[in-house]
Amino acid sequence: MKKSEKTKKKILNETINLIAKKGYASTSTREIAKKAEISEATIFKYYQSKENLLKTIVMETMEKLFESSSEERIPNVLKNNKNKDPEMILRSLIKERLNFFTVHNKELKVVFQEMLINKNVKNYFKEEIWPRMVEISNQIFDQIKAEYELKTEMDNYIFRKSLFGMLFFTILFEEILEENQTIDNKKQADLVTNIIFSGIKKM
Amino acid sequence: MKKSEKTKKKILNETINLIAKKGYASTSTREIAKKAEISEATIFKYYQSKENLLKTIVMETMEKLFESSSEERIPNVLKNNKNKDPEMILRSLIKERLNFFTVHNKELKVVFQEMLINKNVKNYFKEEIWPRMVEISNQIFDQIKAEYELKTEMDNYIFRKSLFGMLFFTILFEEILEENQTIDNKKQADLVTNIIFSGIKKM
Amino acid sequence: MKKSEKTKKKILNETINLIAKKGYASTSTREIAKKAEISEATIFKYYQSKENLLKTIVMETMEKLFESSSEERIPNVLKNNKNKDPEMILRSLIKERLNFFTVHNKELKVVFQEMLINKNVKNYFKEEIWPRMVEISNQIFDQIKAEYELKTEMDNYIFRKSLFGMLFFTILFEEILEENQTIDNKKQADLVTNIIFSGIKKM
Amino acid sequence: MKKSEKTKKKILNETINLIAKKGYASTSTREIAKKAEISEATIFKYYQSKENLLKTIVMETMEKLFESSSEERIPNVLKNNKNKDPEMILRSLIKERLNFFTVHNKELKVVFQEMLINKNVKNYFKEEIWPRMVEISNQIFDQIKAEYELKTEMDNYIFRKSLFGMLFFTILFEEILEENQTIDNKKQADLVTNIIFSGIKKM
DNA sequence: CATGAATGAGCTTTCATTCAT
DNA sequence: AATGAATGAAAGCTCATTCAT
Repeated sequence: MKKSEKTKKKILNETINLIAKKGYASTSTREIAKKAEISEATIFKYYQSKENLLKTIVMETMEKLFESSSEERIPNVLKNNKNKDPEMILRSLIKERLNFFTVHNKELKVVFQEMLINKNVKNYFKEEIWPRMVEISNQIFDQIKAEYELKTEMDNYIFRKSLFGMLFFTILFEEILEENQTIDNKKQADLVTNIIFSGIKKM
Repeated sequence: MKKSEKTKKKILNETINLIAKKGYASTSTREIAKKAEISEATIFKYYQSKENLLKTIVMETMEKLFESSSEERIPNVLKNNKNKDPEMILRSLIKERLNFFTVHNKELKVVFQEMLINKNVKNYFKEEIWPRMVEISNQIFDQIKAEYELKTEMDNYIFRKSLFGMLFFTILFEEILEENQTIDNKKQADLVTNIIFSGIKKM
Repeated sequence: MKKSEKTKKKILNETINLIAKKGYASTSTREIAKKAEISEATIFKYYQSKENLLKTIVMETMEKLFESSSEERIPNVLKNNKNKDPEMILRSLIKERLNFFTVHNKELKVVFQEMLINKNVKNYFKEEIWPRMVEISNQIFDQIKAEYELKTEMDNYIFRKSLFGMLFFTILFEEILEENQTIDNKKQADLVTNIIFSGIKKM
Repeated sequence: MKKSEKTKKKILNETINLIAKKGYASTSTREIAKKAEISEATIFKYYQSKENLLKTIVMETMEKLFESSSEERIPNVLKNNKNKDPEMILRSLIKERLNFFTVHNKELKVVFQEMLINKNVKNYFKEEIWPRMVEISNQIFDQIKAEYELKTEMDNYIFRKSLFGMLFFTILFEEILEENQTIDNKKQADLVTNIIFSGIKKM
């Protein structure tokens, strides 16, 4: 990697760390520079503005979210399992997502926490990201519906809410609450899938 | 209400509005003063510091969260329904909570969003609030377990996560995503309860 | 005068001094604050931005330039002397203007020097001030033309240029060149008028 | 021209353009580099400092101002016309100067505008340039005085002021005011000379 | 011959806060 | 009961300049 690339990367990493910890507005470029062991001027050389630093983090993270380079990524999981049991597909997907969350924990925290208060991030999410998430959840739901008989009142909307609710909760709160009960992603995926399909009761 | 009480209240309300919208760090005392139509000095007269304004909001909101003045509030719901079907109890509880969320939407957004980035709020939540939430969820879970045979892998932890995940998602994201699908709290409570108990599939 | 008015005035005065000496761009708010013996924050309290400080100086100065409160000011000089010899009128006017330049020397230097390089000042001058100066010069020229037979090639444009050229030169350069030859405004006005009317040669 | 000479020239030209437009203090080396399509470092290689860039422009322009390589330049005009009518000499001189102003318009604007606010430029002008301008104006005035009977109150000082006033006005303000009345330099020279000698009135 | 990478010092501006009235 | 006047400290950002390559 070129020296300048290294510097850019370093700035981005420290920014993610700081924003994840204290929020965008409470993170100063002074602080970022100090942590990255470079001068403030260098930050602005590479990223033009503080706002743009956040934008870069959000966009790069969201691109990764839908990236399908890996065989295991969502669209592939959906395609490669077309004729399999939708419950199994969902199980795989959730596991894959939880893995992704584990790896990109901090960036995702940044995205979701800033989404709540930053107009630009909020709009970007609403317009560019959420529709794609809805689309994917619809695909999954349709596959499930084709296979199983579902509760009459059940629809895409409530399915999405339950699924994403449980997953989001994991990213945003696990770190905060620091419950020492650590479950591996595979087991966690199983549990969520089970609840989605048959609730907490034994069948 | 005395004039000074009115002023205090007005300050608090405008602060909640602003922080809910832009976050604590991006909300200036100047802005609060302007919206509340008082001078900045008055804010400091009543609340001493900006930090203390946030603290007041968080603590008052969290007190309300557990307040049992109303007959319908959680502990009462639990007590008054001791011998009833736990599914029905849960259903009532969820509905009651969703009502509470609807009324105190903004304050709750403030608490949860600042919890993610503000050390003091985070610690306060972790130490004072979360244990009580865990305690309540345990009580409910125990009542359920006493009545029903649950999945072998099911425990307090995963039950809590599923339940709170779906509810938190509602507070934090519904406003952002602005999905025009508006369901009343009663129906929403039914749906969540159903999923908790038997998943999305028809029994 | 109220205390706040005093502070405002002090800021403006020191700003005029500094900008007249070093130019707008080379004058820092730090420096202004120091000279005015107040904090930088106070400058922004009263004038919102550095740009606005300049704007205030330019506009107040230009308003004074056309102000006719005094009986001696231009429009009055013109009106009150309608039937007098135009040469005498011009003489009075030039003297009055030179007096004005003497009193408002620094502000005028600010206006004219910034006009050369500052887009906003330039536009303001071009659109709001210059047309009024042209109008006045036309009035005078017409009165002269009605009385005297002028050179065939002479017109408003070249008259204006000669007159203003000599006067502007006085404001902008006298201080710089510091020629110790100091002539009082009355004598100076006589000389300029004489040249305008009959050149340097004895008739 | 060598490549390095070309680069130097390009830097100087773009600097003149920018300073003429926005002033020295508001022109950044970054901007100059961009316009000249070279790196900022290159500017410093050739000119050592920003200050020195301005100095170079001022000195080169002022040298040109007195340069007598051309037969038509001032000292030659004066020498070659020793026995001619001084009015004609002045006419030729003014025309020659207006031509010079037309060609070197931007550099001259830079010199004169910076003279008003930049200590170094001001001193250089006061000490090196103005005395030579005074000297030349004196020579001319003396030749005129030898030939014509002048107004008793007329002296070098007021002659200089009138002459330079009209000329300076042309350089500094014509561009700003953008009066669409465009007169060629020959006619302009005639008009100024006529006014100097016999004012605006027909003889 | 030219530049990419980096920066210390300075800029304008905003902030939470104080205090006399 | 409320505020006008003021500010020290810190924010984001730009600047002219250096130097190794």
